[in-house]
Amino acid sequence: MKISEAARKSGLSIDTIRFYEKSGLVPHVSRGVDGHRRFSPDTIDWLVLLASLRATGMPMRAMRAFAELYAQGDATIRARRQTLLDHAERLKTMQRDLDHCAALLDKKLGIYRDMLGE
Amino acid sequence: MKISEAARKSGLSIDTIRFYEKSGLVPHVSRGVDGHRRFSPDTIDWLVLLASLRATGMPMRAMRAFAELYAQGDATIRARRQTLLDHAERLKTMQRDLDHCAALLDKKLGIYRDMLGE
DNA sequence: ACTTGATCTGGAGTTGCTCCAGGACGCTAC
DNA sequence: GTAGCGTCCTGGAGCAACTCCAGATCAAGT
Repeated sequence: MKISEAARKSGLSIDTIRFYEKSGLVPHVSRGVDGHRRFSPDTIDWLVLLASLRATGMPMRAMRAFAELYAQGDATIRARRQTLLDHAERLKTMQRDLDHCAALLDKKLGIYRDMLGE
Repeated sequence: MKISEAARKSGLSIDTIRFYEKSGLVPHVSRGVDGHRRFSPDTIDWLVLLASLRATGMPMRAMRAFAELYAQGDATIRARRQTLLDHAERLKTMQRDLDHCAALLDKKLGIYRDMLGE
């Protein structure tokens, strides 16, 4: 399928997909006779995963390292698993940041409520 | 107190504090006779709030708007409350993103476990 | 007097996009 | 058959939010 559909299905923008490919985050993107990119279902899955990793703050360096492992095939599965485990740890930290911020907002909102006498 | 202590207490870096001040996010920073910045306890509180907002992805534009309201005093409390309520909504969205990513990671990790036969 | 440590300023560099100009196809419609 | 769409391409500029650095100042300790 073409890039617009890949963007729709992955939630990444067309520009971001091209940028990621250029940056080595998306291996094995072939071209049609028209010179346009063609995305396989596996590559779409990969883009979906990248979108999720990016939305949760994985740096591009780490995504590139992960992509290089992915491109090398099954021998790298342990390393890839470790990457995902590490990211899962980061998610927990972000979780705590969100909770902490939510608590602070509640506190501030309470102060505003008092000041407004409501 | 001075900038290094402000950095320690707020969790922002010294560079970020200077950058935020230059960008209009930190009103009313006075200077000592030595020309160095002096931070009041209120300003520290403000930096702590900024740090939390930034850690949870509030754009600088929004932080600047919020800072301008803050600088204008109590008449803007309703508007400021609205800003915080809006951000609390964003936190919920980020929460969902995190949960979604965690679920996806679990799924991928399950696949890896199967491939490794463990 | 001299080194150390903290601060200052202005500006360059980095990351991760995002947008745009200019150009090439292919399709429908006149 | 050519005019106008829509989608794609490339290379490069622009932007947000830092981050780092060079070069200068100045107070305090030895």
